[in-house]
Amino acid sequence: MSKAKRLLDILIFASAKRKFTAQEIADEFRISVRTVHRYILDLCDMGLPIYAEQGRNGGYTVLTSRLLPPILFTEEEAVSIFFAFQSLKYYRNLPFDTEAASVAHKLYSSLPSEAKVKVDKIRSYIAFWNPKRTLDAPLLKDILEHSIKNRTLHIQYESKSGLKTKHIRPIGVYAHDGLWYLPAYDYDKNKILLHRVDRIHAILSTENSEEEFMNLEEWFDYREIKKPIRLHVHLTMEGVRQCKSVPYFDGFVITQKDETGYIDTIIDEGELGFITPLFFRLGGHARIIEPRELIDGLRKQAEEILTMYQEGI
Amino acid sequence: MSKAKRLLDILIFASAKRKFTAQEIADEFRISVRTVHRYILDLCDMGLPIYAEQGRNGGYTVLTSRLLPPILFTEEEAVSIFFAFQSLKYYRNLPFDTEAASVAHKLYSSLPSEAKVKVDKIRSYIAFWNPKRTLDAPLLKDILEHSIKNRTLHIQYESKSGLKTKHIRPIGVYAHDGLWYLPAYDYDKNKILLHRVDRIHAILSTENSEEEFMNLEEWFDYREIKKPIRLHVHLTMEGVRQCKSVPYFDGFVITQKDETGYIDTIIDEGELGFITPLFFRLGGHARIIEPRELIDGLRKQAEEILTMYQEGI
DNA sequence: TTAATCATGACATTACTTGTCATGTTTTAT
DNA sequence: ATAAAACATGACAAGTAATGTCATGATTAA
Repeated sequence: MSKAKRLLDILIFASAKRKFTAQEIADEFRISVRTVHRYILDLCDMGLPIYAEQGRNGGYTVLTSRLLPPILFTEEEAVSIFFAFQSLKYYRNLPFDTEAASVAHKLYSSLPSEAKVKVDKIRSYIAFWNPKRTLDAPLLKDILEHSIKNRTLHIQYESKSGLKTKHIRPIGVYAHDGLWYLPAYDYDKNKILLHRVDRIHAILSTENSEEEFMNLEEWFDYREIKKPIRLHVHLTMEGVRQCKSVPYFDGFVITQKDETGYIDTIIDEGELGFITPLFFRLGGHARIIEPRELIDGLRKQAEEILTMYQEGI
Repeated sequence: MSKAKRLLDILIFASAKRKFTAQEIADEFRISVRTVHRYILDLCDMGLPIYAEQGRNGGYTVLTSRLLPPILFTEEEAVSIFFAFQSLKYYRNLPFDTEAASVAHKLYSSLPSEAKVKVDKIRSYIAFWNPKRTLDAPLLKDILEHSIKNRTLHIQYESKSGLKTKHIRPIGVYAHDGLWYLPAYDYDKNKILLHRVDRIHAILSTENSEEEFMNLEEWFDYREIKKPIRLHVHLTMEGVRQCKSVPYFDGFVITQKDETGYIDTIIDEGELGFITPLFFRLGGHARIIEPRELIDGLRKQAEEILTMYQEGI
């Protein structure tokens, strides 16, 4: 066994063990204690943070968590990691913020100068924009941890009607448009509800549950239409163009030869409230054939607006 | 110089040089050719992809791009890299896709099994959701490259009025809500315009420009209000709550003692078209005091809706 | 006080590395 | 066809590094 190989093996073993004596390493690797002392010096030269305690109950303690064997990355691969970190730039208080910072530092230091320039350019020329939020989600890390660990929670949640206590089983967390969401099974309502993580004020208690429940990935795959309703809309050419810009409609738009189009699909009735303002914006470019409820909703809102600002003159 | 150190130095040198003879390495490092041959064998054992050509004009060729010195990461640091890659999951055809895949593979292979389980859980329990887009942006990579390289472009762009040719200076690219955007200086319009990358059909030509222009980061910092207009709105308690959920309004909302609130700020007139439908959705929960234009725009839209669906009865 | 630990130097022994020389193979240029 | 330039690899002497043993000293806890 070459010295370099053994040195790395001792490094991995030591970083996993955290606290050990030279005799333990000697036994593990069938070498003398004197050689262990020498290897410890070599590991210090390598930069491993380690301190020694002399005397009875003495030994060595490693101040870093478990290390991996060193990996050879190409420069381009390192740049791809910075690219990925750039996508997190518009988030605050993420899990792994500290670790990401230290990765970035280690990687950046190891780059030759042309590659450093390239990374700096990536940072300046590309962004994954999200709204800068004043709302914080300090419990995000804990929520994620509890989801992964299959725990049920009692939380304090700020709903429309004020602060209430809920008993939930979290499924996972996802970010969208600068906010974090937690789909969770609500034990009182007996259904999966969506929560905003910034509206969770406290985790009152947690219980372990051996029972596995669906995770976020499965939840995304599980698309439920509870109360089907037909959405049928005629679109002008401009209507087609605008609908293709709206994520919700994009997959539904059928374009015709003369570049007008239509939507004819089945959606869930619960989504009508969400798409009403979308049709307000589209105006004459989208003529709703069905459902009647959507037309009525639009007319009701329009009447409210006219009433409200009629008096304002 | 220890053998391990020299071996790494030769690895870095070789990966940068790509094609070389044993004599060149011998000259560079002041060692014999026979020793070079042995080091090459050691590098092969390390996994460096390298092949040899015998005969006149022979030598060695390395099949990988420039390598970095090996870095020691902790397990948690590796997990943070996977976390960052998870944030890219809802994008397609990104720059560095290939490299990211190979990083992920290298890292995952180096993990002990408990850490592999943790990474798998992160992948299953957290998402950075974006709408799944049917629109592709195959030119994204090129656009980013040209931005970084300070080039001006002639592009074919699909606008409202059809396909047209534009002469632009790209500033950078950013992603928002599943789409990629390119702010660029338009030489014909003499102003910075926002373009959708999926609507760029072709890059007709590029020219190098020595002159540095603002980059994306600077553009984001440079907030321009061209035509100031006052936005003054009274909000009910529910209006406060809903406005705080809208990124645009979030920073403007002032909450009062009785939990109603108001917005009183200066915005750019060009943004009125964007916020009109937001007020449609708010309805009676937000009463617009100013500007008059916004009230008029709302009333006009409302009248159009009522006219349109009156005839539909 | 004793035992268990780290710290380090000295030196003999062992192991590994290097360079020189030799033999063989492959390719290209003349 | 021959020569030159390259890789491929073995053998062996010489040089260098690593290891283990032994010794001395310091520090802590029981």
